[in-house]
Amino acid sequence: MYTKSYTLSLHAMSKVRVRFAPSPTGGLHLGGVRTVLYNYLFAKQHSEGKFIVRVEDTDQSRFVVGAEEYIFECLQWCGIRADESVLAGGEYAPYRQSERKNIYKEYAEKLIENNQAYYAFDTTQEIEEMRERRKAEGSGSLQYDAGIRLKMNNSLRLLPEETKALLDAGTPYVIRIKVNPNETVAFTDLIRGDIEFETTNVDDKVLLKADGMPTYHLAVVVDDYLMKISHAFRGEEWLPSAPVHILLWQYLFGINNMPKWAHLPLILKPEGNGKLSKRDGDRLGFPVYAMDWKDPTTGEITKGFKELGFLPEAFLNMLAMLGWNPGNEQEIFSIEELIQSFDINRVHKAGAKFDFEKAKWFNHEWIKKLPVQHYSSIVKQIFAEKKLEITDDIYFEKVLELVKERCTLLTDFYEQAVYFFIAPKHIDVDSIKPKWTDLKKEFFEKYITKLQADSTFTTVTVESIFKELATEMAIKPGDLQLPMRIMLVGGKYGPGVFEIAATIGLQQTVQRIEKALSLL
RNA sequence: GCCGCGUUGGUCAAGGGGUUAAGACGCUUCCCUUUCACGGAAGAGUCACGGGUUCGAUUCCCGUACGUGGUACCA
Repeated sequence: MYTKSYTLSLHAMSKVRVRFAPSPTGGLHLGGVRTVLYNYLFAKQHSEGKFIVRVEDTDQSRFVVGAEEYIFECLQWCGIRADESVLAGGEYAPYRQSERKNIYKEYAEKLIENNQAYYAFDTTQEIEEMRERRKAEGSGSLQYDAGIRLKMNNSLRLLPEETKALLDAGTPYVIRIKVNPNETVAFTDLIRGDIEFETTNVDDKVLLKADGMPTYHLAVVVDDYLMKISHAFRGEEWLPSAPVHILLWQYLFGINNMPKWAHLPLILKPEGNGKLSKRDGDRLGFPVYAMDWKDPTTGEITKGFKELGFLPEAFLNMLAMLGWNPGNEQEIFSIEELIQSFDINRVHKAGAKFDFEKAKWFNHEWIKKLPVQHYSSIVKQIFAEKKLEITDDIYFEKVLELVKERCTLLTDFYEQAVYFFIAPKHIDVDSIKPKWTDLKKEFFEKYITKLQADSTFTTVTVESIFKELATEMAIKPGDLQLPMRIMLVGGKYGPGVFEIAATIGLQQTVQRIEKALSLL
């Protein structure tokens, strides 16, 4: 077991600090992005000091190469830009936990000097045996705490010279916090209000591990102090360990210097129970990562919101509303509007189930709302991936404008717009055939001739010629519009037929009608 | 097991002693459009349960249930 943690300094702006871990296999989870987002909004509002994002993970072998860069990319895609890279240093460098190892050790030893922590030499096996024994006794608590510590192998029970001998012999040890029982630890959470814990229920957590690395508990307190953190936002899963951190602040730096805490509600699975995980996304067919994540060890790719066709504006908007609301009916927010309206006090206490349908709705709204120029280059790339190269940007954007309200994801543009660039491969003639007549055939033949005689070829003329001819031949224009649509686009969808005809031009219109006529 | 946090329609949620209990997503129906979508109108659907406190509880208090998190030399 080995632990390594990373801290990335992201933004030289606020004293608010967010800490989060990527998924155990890498990837930036929805919950992580939301934590960063709330932090960012809050920081922007207060704009004081530094904005630091701390990324941590255990087990070095699993902590993946490239995860730091990946996280930067995700945040940049979201529009949360890094002012300094992880390697650039900054006021409070270094940030990687492995590079701060000595700092933590110093504080751990200071705690021992003050009799607020102690050396423990128990092996994993001994601790397990202790738990088994207590379980057998029917004890409600299985903790390593005041009730049991004097029966264990630690510097509290051992004589000073015994401890020294063990230390000198190089016996592996950990440093544990000494929690005094029968006291109350209280603090105020920005979201939950006053919270109290009985110290009797808090165990003597390991602060410094046998390999000399700190646990999260020590690191978070020491770093927050040293980096002058004023507010700490983190997931609700941290709430149970908050008393350890409060105690550490009391012991080390004084409770008055402690940052303000905000424990954010969890994002839960849409169905069933539990925290949303990567597996749920795979199983239910939606992403849980901001961007595609490729596991460097297995090569497995996990789909991200970006690649699925989400706009960063929509992604952030959706995430912001999952656990927070402004108290009025507004739901669509730009990042600037979020900075204006966000209020940590209005964050919900309860966990929220993730709803992919609603997420898509946000994307749909943003596609409609934004000018196509805003995302045309992304769509262009999507087209390129499907082997459709765009050469005329003006035409391209005109087409996007025409179909944008039919697209929920950016990837939908392809299906909704291909026929503006290439004649449909498959024409749904089966929908025309049942009501097809020679008279209709004659109509289209005459229509082509008339179109070719017209020099303007605008939506208006294409339509008026169509209707005049229909009236002349005593056919209801409505009976002809659907066939015409299918001839031009291949199926029953798309914007107005005459608009499509005018857009693709005379030559294409004629060609497609002729092609379809030959199939009927 | 023990400890913490939570609970308003299927989902996100407003409201916080007296309300016809907002709104959004999704669903259904209709209108618009002789396509699809957009847009518009309507509809179904809710205060977890049991006790208090109160003239009156969805709202306050206590229990219970349920959910969720923690209970690691993971974060």
